[in-house]
Amino acid sequence: MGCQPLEKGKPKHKKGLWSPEEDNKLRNYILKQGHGCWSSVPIKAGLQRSGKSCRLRWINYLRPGLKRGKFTKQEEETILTLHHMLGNKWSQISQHLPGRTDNEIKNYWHSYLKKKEAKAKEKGSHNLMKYASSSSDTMDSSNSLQNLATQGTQSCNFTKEACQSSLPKLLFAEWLSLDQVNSANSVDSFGLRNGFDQNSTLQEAAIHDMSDIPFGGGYHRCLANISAPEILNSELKYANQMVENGFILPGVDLMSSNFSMSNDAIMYI
DNA sequence: AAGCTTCCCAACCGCTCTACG
DNA sequence: GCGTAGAGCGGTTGGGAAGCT
Repeated sequence: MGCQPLEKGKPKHKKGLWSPEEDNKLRNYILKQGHGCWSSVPIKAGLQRSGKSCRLRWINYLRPGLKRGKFTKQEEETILTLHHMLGNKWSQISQHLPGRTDNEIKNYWHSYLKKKEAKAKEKGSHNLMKYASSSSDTMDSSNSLQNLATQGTQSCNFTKEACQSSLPKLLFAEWLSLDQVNSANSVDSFGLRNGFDQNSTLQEAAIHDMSDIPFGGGYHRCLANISAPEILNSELKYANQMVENGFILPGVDLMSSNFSMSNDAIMYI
């Protein structure tokens, strides 16, 4: 894959927590050279780690633009919504949360949101009992979603394969150009404005800082590596769940939230 | 203060996917 | 078509911090 074959003979890879010196070595190397082929990074950077370990350390900890600290309410809601839509697709969810890594989101989910959602479902089932008698409106909103899903399937002429094959996944610059994302992505269409102002500033600074770094260029990004029909079906499922669980009162027209997936589902940077 | 339990997070492991020869 | 290697993803684990008794 464009990497120089490494000489055989397995070096002993260090495991466990990274020391500040190791972090510095890795950071300095990548900022100067770019990561290129990960398996060669530890050798060239003078680290006794596996390429995989270096990659993870960079993505989850050293990469510029990472947001640390507590998740905001909005981020929390975004995660919950996207988890309903996508399931445990942490990397896809993280694409909608600038500065957050899939690992971070995954950890947050397991330690906190999982419980929260369980509670919400419990609550929701009570609401369902309450509204079960007037289900006609629920059916209406479900049907309208179903219609949209069908329309979406027809109107979207791109495919998952096309999306994935033509757009290599982005590693380093994932957090770039998020203003564009915020203005057009599907989550926002869903009415979940994220309010990433602070983060945008951070990204801008990072863009200035990093603009001359050799990362191979030609990066593109497919924000959602799933086709629009898939997203629509997921949304349909999610919307139905929300109605079922009593998060949305029957009669509330979900479609008025105006998510035009055919336009917003995929974003190229 | 000491011991125990729970929680959180960084890192690892194993699997799948993709590119290439 | 097959084998191999690299990259990426999701699940799991281990260790330390925090909280409780």
